[in-house]
Amino acid sequence: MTRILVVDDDSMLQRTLRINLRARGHEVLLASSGRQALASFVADDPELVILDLGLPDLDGVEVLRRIRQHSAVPVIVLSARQQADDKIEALDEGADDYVSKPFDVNELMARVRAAVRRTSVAAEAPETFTAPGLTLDFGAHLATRGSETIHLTPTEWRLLAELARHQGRLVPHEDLLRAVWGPGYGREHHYLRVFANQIRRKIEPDPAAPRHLINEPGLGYRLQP
Amino acid sequence: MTRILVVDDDSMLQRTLRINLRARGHEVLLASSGRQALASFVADDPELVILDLGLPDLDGVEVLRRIRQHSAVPVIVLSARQQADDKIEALDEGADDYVSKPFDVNELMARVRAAVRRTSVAAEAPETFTAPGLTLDFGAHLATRGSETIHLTPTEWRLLAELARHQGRLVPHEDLLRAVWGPGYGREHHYLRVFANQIRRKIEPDPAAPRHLINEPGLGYRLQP
DNA sequence: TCGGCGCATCAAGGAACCGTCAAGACTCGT
DNA sequence: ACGAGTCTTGACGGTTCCTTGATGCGCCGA
Repeated sequence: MTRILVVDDDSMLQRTLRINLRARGHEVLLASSGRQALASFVADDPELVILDLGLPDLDGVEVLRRIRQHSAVPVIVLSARQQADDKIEALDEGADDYVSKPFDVNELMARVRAAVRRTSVAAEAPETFTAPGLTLDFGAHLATRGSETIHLTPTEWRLLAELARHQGRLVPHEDLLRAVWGPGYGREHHYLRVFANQIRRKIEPDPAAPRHLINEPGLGYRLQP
Repeated sequence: MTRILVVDDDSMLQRTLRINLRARGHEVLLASSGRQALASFVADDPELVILDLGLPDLDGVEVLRRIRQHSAVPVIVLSARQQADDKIEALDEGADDYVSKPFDVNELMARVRAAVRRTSVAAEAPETFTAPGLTLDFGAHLATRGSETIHLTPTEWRLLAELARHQGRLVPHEDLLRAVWGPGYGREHHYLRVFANQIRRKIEPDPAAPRHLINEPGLGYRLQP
């Protein structure tokens, strides 16, 4: 179902994960060191990476950083260390999820499932978004408000595309940031405020009382048809 | 609180575990053999299994394997045997935790608590909750009462999600507080009253006579479909 | 009947979050 | 090298949300 690279120097854990992942229909690649991990990453092009931060050679965060230089593949980080610093650092470097050791195997499987689902959803994007008095054609990069055509910048297009993919559903801050600015921007909510403001001034009849680009405080934004 | 199946052929131990688990508010099912265990598992749908590997009929690992064919329920394995092989084999077959006999009862209780907590976190919440005149879509964060869409805050969503996970069953104060505000808020019942009130004003046709968000004095709340 | 307990309700203060403006920094084409 | 367009970053004020205290009601046992 999915090609998953497991990076861990604990052979017991490797075995447990391999069995559990295989049982769920995934193809499993194993690496016991940072170098092996990067080699396998280049050679085998996995669709998901499970990465232990405690590795014999390279630091796990360094491995993550190098992966992120080339790819937006989902990465789930494992760590025995208890410090919250690790978690923050890993997520800032673009980890998609974080699990502390010892962990429940089923919980990890649930997180794998969630990560796979997120990326498979990301594949399909609608070509257009329409609402009374507003159309967005993502294929042609054409936007119209009423009879006027309006100009949107590349970042504005990406943000609107991510919102339009979910058609009126709420999209969390983190998802928007990752989709538009890439992994590693999980906490820069400020970007969203600035661009939401710009977009509203372009697409909303009354930017002060938005009808399409709606914010839910503490959660995210939605694009209302 | 949790429906727990205890599988052991030692009646003394059965008794000890039953008393201790009941004292912590759990519902206890007992089985003395592998066949009984599988029968009870199918019939009673326990939320946690404590499984002794030394059983008169089937091998404990075989019981675990059959359970795992149908369910991801957390299983804590007990064993008198000292070999590490047992442990490896059991964990490979999907056991969540392993305790060697003889064991300290309080330690086992701690592991039960940990297993319950993990799965309550890991369990995937249902995507929607529906009742006549009320729908909650947790994925999209969309709520409607009649034909109106209503706005819920992040904390209100979290509280409703935790209640919806249990579909009409009573959820104790402590569980709600822990799920929404995190561990360490076990006794701040005041939060629940304030937010229950706010939620009722939004989702109930007549907040003074709630039909969905029901309180059970001294116990907790339930969300009625 | 009274007091204690748990719950519902209201209100105020402060914290967290958002919208807005504007000044640099950067990219790209000319 | 210059300028237009775009993105990043900082600052500030307004809004929403959470927390916390105060008060009233109903139930139950003393």
